[in-house]
Amino acid sequence: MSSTPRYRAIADDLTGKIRSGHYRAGEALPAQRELSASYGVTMMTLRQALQVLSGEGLIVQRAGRGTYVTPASAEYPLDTLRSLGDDLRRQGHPLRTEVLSVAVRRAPRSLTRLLGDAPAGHRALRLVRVRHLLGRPAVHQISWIAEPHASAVKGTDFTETPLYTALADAGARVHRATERVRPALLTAPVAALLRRPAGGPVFVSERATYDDQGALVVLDHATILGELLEIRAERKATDLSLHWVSQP
Amino acid sequence: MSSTPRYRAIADDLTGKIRSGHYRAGEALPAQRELSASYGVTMMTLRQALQVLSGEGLIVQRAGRGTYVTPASAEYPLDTLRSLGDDLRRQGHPLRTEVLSVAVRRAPRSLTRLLGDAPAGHRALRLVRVRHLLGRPAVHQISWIAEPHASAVKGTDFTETPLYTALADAGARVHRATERVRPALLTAPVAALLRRPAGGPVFVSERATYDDQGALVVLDHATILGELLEIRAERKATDLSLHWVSQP
DNA sequence: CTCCTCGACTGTTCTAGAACAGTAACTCAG
DNA sequence: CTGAGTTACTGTTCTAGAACAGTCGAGGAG
Repeated sequence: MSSTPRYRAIADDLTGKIRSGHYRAGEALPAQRELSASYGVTMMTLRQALQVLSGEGLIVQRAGRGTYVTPASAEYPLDTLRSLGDDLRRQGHPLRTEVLSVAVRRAPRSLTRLLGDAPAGHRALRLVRVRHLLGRPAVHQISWIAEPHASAVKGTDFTETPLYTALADAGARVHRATERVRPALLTAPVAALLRRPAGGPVFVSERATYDDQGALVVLDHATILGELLEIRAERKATDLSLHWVSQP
Repeated sequence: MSSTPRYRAIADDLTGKIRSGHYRAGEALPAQRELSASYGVTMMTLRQALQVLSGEGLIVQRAGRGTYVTPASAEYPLDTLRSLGDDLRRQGHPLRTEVLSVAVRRAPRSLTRLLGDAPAGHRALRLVRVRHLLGRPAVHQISWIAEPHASAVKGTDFTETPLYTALADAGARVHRATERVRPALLTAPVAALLRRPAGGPVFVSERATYDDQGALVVLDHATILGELLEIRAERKATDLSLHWVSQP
């Protein structure tokens, strides 16, 4: 039996719908009476769920008007949203990017699932890179860039231009990202590309990056050698920063 | 007719009583049933008032125990500084803690190095636990608690009481932490404790937690099975949250 | 003396419904 | 054409009660 209270399950479901773009920034949610009916709960329970979202800044409620997904904020410095490359450059580590391939391909399920309304045969730009740290291959990275951003950046020389810089130059407003990191063993194909023996400990990271309309921009899949990199989290009561650092 | 909602009037009244010392830090408020009767409102309305206080950090509510004025040590909500246990409890996953040993020992170099002025032979409390997730051992954790906190908490039953709760109850003001996470292969000794074959992918986390004077409180070393747990990072311009989630 | 069970407390979740307050659009009268 | 009133929506507050889940202490049994 799930021990998740119903109000929390509803909050999680609505959060997922907002984050996936089902409800976009600035858009009104269905009326609370309608939502409570569709989830089969009372107004009290539904409103408790909405309290959670409101507390997390995802929605705003206006008496007499409606419930809205929090409008997109103004453009902001990406201080807390930092890529691996930025973290390492900031630490003075030379990072070289080797581009293995750039091609428009049929989008994988992992991408179309996040796009929601993507039609069959949907295409995206697939970018495969190896990042070299201190002269050694350290990270294998596959990025899928969704349309319309794919068309906008596909002519870019990614050995010289970071992907997110190209996206910003093309007008993409990166707003938020979710990232999942788990440990794994280095597989043989990627081991060959990184010139390491298979079976060693690695991080596997999957990151989905969204624009201010809640639409997916990039899906990144990276394999990161554990012997060269670690995650360093520094937390205070008012702040949490998370970044990659090279192992000594 | 006053336009202040009753729940807000009750929240204001209780806030005034807390701030005036009528209810002191650490003291239990009357039971919620009793408060609702004395204010002449339903439990729902009373609890809505308490939500306001809880959101402002003035009270903490403990299911089955009572409602307490927030102890003086918790001067700020530690929303962003969250332990593995908190993350998993919040997701409704049953987490059981097995305590393998609690003993005062000579502090290891990794601890005395962070203590700065520690004399030779410095002692600390060494706590060894295994966390069980969904009935399976998932995390092996060694915590070194520095003095004076070691003496303050050494009699605690850590199967029932989270370490950081015991520290807070003993007056430790946790202020910030640094954590390093890297991937590794499960070693044989820890594999035996977690009842897994050695060599599988794990996270290894080392976290140093400091008080508001900048003195080290706890040094944690954890080995986390990668097949059961992953790191989920969610980033926005205004916020970064980092938490552990169990693998599906 | 120790351990387990049960009861009495606590907080938490949820149902069901009614009424109040805010907003906006539409209609009608002047 | 304009303004006021009305209606139909919205969110918000509150009542009343039941049941679930957590905690702790007391008492009894082994």
